[in-house]
Amino acid sequence: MSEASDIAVVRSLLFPWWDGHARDLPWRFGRTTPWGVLVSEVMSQQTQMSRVVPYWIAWMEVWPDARALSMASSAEVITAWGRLGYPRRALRLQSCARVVTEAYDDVLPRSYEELTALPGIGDYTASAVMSFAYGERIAVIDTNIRRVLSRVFLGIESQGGTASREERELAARVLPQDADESVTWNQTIMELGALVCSAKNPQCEQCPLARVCAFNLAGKPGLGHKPTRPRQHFKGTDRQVRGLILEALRTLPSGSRISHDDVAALWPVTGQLDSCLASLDEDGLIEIHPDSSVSFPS
DNA sequence: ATCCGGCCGT
DNA sequence: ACGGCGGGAT
Repeated sequence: MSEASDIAVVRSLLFPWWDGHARDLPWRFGRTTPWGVLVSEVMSQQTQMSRVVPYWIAWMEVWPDARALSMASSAEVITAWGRLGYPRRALRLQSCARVVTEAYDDVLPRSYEELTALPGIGDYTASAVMSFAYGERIAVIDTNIRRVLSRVFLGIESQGGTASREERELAARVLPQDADESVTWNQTIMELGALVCSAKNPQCEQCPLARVCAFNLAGKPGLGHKPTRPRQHFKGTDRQVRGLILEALRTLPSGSRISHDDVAALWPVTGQLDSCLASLDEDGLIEIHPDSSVSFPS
């Protein structure tokens, strides 16, 4: 599809689809604060929404705002993060809460620059907060949006790696002028990417854009062999070992320690275990005591 | 096996 | 620009 005539057409197809198919996530439709939106976005970094929902609900009940989270202990925060994965995010979120509390008096800043300066908040999350929490007109760029826009308007698969200048310009070009519409646009493109226009197996039969999508009309050239960064395996990696250690601590009564022997029993490769302990310590996710026992940080 | 609403240090 | 960082679902 050649663009411009067509942005309006795409919008007219997209918005009714959003009305009928948007997932009823608890942080949507004005039911939470900007801080609540930020928490949902951080939890969603590299993690599926369906897994996020119960964690977000429980988290916001305990720590409804930045000030509350800023006063929690690291141990509580890491425990509450549970099995969401990438637990450094939990610590960064708490650092973020402390900055918001102290530097901004518990009021989340409303500019992209201030948001990206916060710990754990990069381009995507800052843009998402600006759009979804504050209703500002800004192009949100994530893997879903890159994939959908590239397919619909360019007829090709988006490349892996950092978003190219072309992709950024496309996203800016097709963003509706009206601020409210731009928010719905961002959310709808993302939702379409998550539910219909998936990477490997797009459900074009159910797609509202099937008739106008350049990629579909071109016969989906190159579907499936998009060059992406090779996925890291999980089994046997440091990430698995780190996960085992944290999982062992999480299932203990709060405040207790694990002896070095019990830690050693978690993984047979001693050298790898020790380097993982060191890296967890460095990340602030555990504390190693003089007797070599291990606990969450105090 | 592949993907998932990235961020950060190097 | 690259590699590390969880864990679940399909």
